[in-house]
Order: sequence, then structure tokens, then C-alpha cells
Amino acid sequence: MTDANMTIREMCDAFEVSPRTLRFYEAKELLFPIREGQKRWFTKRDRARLKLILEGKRFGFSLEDIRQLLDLYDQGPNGPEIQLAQAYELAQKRLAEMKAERDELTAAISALQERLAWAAERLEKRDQNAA
Amino acid sequence: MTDANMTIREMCDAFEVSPRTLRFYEAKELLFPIREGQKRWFTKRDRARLKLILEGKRFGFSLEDIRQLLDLYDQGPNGPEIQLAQAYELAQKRLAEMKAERDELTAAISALQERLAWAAERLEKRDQNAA
DNA sequence: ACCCAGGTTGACGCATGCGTAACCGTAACG
DNA sequence: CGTTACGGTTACGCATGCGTCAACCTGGGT
Repeated sequence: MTDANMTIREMCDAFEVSPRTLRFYEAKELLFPIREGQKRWFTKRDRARLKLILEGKRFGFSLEDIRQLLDLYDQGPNGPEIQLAQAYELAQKRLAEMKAERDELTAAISALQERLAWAAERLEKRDQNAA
Repeated sequence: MTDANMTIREMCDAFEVSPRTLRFYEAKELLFPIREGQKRWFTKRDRARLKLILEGKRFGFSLEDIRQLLDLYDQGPNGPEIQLAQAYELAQKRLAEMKAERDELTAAISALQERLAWAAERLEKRDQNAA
């Protein structure tokens, strides 16, 4: 049953994260495993959320941003449209940031490459002199 | 005289950094202003170094990396070739990292764009239903 | 004499995302 | 019955690059 709840270790193996990470996410209210005494049982919902969390991180969202997005997501398609629009906007903002980052990175790469080329030239000349 | 030493404020204005930043760089041994009693006098050399520091930051080097690069730079073309080669290698490594970052970023951008497009579709459908 | 601007030295704070002890409880295994 | 093994909690540490007080000193102008 893929529906069965999972222990912390099973979660760690399934998603390649540490127990510390899962507990941390729980503390930050990103996950809500069922607490059976001391133990945690991660539900299907937790797994879905964790998947989104890891994706969100890849996009460069902060955990706090992700938490808000997940909350909106939970309100679901039934929730007020305004919130969906908010999530959409947040994602677009982030997208714009990522593009800006990429452009700056590309420019920096070019600049660094130029410098390296220049340095390589000088190194060659020196080698010739040394020879 | 562009050779004249500069006060901390003049440096701040010239490079758009805060006094805190300059003192921080001095503490980290990236800059070596002349200490006249309590005051600092930033020399031409300090200005050249700061320029390189700010460029280095743009390339994503850590201040510690930059410090090492500057030290090598100070050894100058007279210093042992090995060190120049080291600096060159360090820069190439960083360049490779930057390219990898850019590729990952580009991939993430595509993924996020797809998601947004998908979401936009769903939002449209909902709007139609709501209408 | 007095005051103010601007510089100086600590030293703690912040933001992020966990890592890493240190210590405790419990259940299973041999 | 002792020993792992796994899970739990608390809490400090880390890395980066400064921001932000707090409190003091110093030179110059009035």
C-alpha cells in the first residue's frame, strides 16, 4: 500500500533526506506527521508535501515561501481564488528573479572567461621568456 | 592627485560600500589602510585591492578565496609561477561551478515556467466555469 | 569651555538550513 | 539480562557578510 504511513527512516530513504531535516520541517510547520506518542507517522499528504518542498527548494524558494505556498495549496481549488492568484504571483516573481540571476551569472561567466583568457596569454609569454 | 590616500568616507562614496564593510575587510586582512592613530588612510593599493574584491564577489568567490588570490597577486609576476598557476586553477574551478549553476538554473527556470503555464491553464478553466 | 560631526572599537544580531553532540527511552534480539 | 539499534528532545554550532547598537575619543569651530 502506497497509502501506508511511513516511519521517519522510511521517509529518509525514500527522499534522501536526513531525520534532522524531517524534524526540522515539522518544526517549521511544513510537515505534519501523526504523533503516536513519541513516534512520527508520515502520511501520504506529508509525502506529497515533501515532494513539493524539495521541488520548491530547487526553484530557490525559501522554506518560509514554501510553507505559504503549501498552505495555499491546502486551501485547495475550493479555497478563495485570491490566494491561488497570490501563489501564482509569488511564483512569477521568483521566476523573474531566477531569470535575472541567470543573466547576471551569464555576464559574470563571460567576464571571468575573458580574464582567464587574458591571464593565459600572459602565462604563455612568460613561459616563452623562461624557455 | 589620484594617488592621495583616502579617508574611510571617501572610500565608501567611491565604491559604494559601508564603513562597516571596509573595517570588516581590514579585519579579514583584505585591506591594509595606514593607521594614523585612530584614523585609517586607504592607499592606492587598497583601492586597487577593493576593486578586485568587488569583482571577485561578483564572480561568487568567497572573501577567503579572494584573500588568497590577492595574496598571490601581491607576490606579483615575480613570485613563484606555481602560485600563479594555483590562482588560475582556482578561477577555472569557480568558472566551472558557475557554468554548472547556470545550467541548473536554466533547467529550473524551464521547469517552473512549465508549471506556471499549467497553472495558468487551470486558472482559465476555472474562470470559465465561474463565468 | 562646549558641542557636534565623524571616526573607533567591541560585541551581539540576523538569516538559512540543517549538522552534530549529548542524553534519554524503548523494543527487539540473542 | 545485557546490548544494540532506532527514535526522541534539547540545544549549541556553523558558515557568510556584514548591520546595528553602545560607548568612547578626537579635532575643529564658535
